[in-house]
Amino acid sequence: MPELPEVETVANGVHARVAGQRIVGVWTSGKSLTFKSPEAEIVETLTGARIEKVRRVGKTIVMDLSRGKTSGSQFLVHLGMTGRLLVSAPEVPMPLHTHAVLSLADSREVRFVDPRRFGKLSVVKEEGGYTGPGKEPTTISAGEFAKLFKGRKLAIKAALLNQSILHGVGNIYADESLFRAGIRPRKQAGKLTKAELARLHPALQEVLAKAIQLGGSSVSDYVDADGVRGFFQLEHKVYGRAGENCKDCTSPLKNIVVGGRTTVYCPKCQR
DNA sequence: AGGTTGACCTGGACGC
DNA sequence: TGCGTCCAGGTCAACC
Repeated sequence: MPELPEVETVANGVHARVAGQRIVGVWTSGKSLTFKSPEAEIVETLTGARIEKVRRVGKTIVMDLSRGKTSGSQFLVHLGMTGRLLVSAPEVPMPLHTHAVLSLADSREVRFVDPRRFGKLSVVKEEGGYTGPGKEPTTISAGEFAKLFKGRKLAIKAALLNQSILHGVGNIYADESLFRAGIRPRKQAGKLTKAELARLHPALQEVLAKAIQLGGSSVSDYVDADGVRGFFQLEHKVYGRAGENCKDCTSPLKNIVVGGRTTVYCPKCQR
């Protein structure tokens, strides 16, 4: 499901609803894959903690926790492909594939639901906290951005998807930013010209900003903390449009595989 | 070390 | 209606 704009929408929505709340109880499903930290450690860290802040780092939702005067623990939620983080009244029926429930002091519940179980829950306690695997794409400068790709032999699309380089960009926004910058997805990252890098940096930041503004892209089942869909899918120029005509030049969009992911581009607009 | 591929899951869409 | 196949917003371990 979720790339940077969707994760940010969810994190902001959950923050607005639960910041300042105390977690009074935690239930976990015990299913495989979902738990990156031991479940007992997650339950112990969360139970009795106060949620100070909910925010996004890369594609991860970070809950900053405190207990008494001590702070520093964080609950990390990665949504994988199909994960949802919902804030519900307790009487709302529990969705299928619910893997964790945090009961709040006011009786509402934060529910983690994930049919495919590619999502991950964990807790971190280190000082400094979670900073993510790569650079933040929404604030990186043009100069820093250009440096990331120097000498890289992999395709620019694969580089954009690599979370240890830039974190937060996924398949939709990689394709959409490359289209807007007029760059072939298979071009070697290290061979981008100065002009291409100077187009890609703002193209990526504009696409992400616009998508955040519209609440993300709802391709199939993505919803925010209230169960509301986003609207950026209406702005997609290439993602999900293979075989259809380019909105800019009317030639048919091509479908290829780059870095193991379906990739759609316009052979005429992207040279 | 950098780069590529397949495995991990469920469910929805499509073809026969 | 039902069954098989393919595909999906993401990682990661295991391989070159």
